[in-house]
Amino acid sequence: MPELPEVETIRRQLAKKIVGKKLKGKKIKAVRRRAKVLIINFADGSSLVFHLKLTGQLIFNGQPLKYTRKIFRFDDGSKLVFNDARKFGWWKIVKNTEQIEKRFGPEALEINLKTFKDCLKKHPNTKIKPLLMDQKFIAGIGNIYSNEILFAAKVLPQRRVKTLKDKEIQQIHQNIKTVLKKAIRYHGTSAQYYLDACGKKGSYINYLKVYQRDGEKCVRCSGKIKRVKIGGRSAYFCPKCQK
DNA sequence: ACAATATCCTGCGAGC
DNA sequence: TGCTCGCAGGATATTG
Repeated sequence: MPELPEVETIRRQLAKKIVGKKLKGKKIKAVRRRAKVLIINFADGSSLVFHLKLTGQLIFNGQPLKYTRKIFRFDDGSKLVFNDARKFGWWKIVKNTEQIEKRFGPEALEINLKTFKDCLKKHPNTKIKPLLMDQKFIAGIGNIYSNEILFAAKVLPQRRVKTLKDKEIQQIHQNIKTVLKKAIRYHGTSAQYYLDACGKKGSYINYLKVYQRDGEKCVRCSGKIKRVKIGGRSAYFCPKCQK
């Protein structure tokens, strides 16, 4: 599922390819990202906005396929193909992105430790994993990376915020950045459907430590990776070395 | 304030 | 082989 690293990968690739081109007569000024939302900015201030949800793909000059929902054509004949097998994704044109952007909390890659701690204080009884996935709390993290971040921080996903020690909060904060940045370097995780804007798979799947690895041996301590439901979502963790 | 559940949709794997 | 069934999941709404 496209999370911050996947959408950021698409954003960077797309920016190189389409900035300066025209779409329906409107010149493209920038390609931006907020949380998991991709924003194509036009010179007149309006924007074309996408959310890929679970199975969305945005492929520059891609071949139209069975699940192609929309093709955007640029003035030079190139095109942007929007595929989405499960139809959860959406796109729309907005006059400005204010309404969309204000729904989200601080960007995961930008939040500083103090702000992170302040945000945590507001949710003392919430379990840490669902909170990391809450876009109003912090923007960009989904199921794959919440699991990977908590593994890296050695914190169990079902821990309640008020039980976290200062050191653990620091570890979570730091690993939000290191995990997401590494995932961007490898163009994200192609677990099922995700493809980048060039139609290629991301290779971070090779670096996943816990996600979809239940039953396997922990790479850190040789414990056995477990999977449980937390907040209706699959949580993967090592019960031995995550505390 | 937080949790649990339903909703949208369809590919996929399991079971028969 | 081919059917049915249940599950997965981001975000949101609703109910507890």
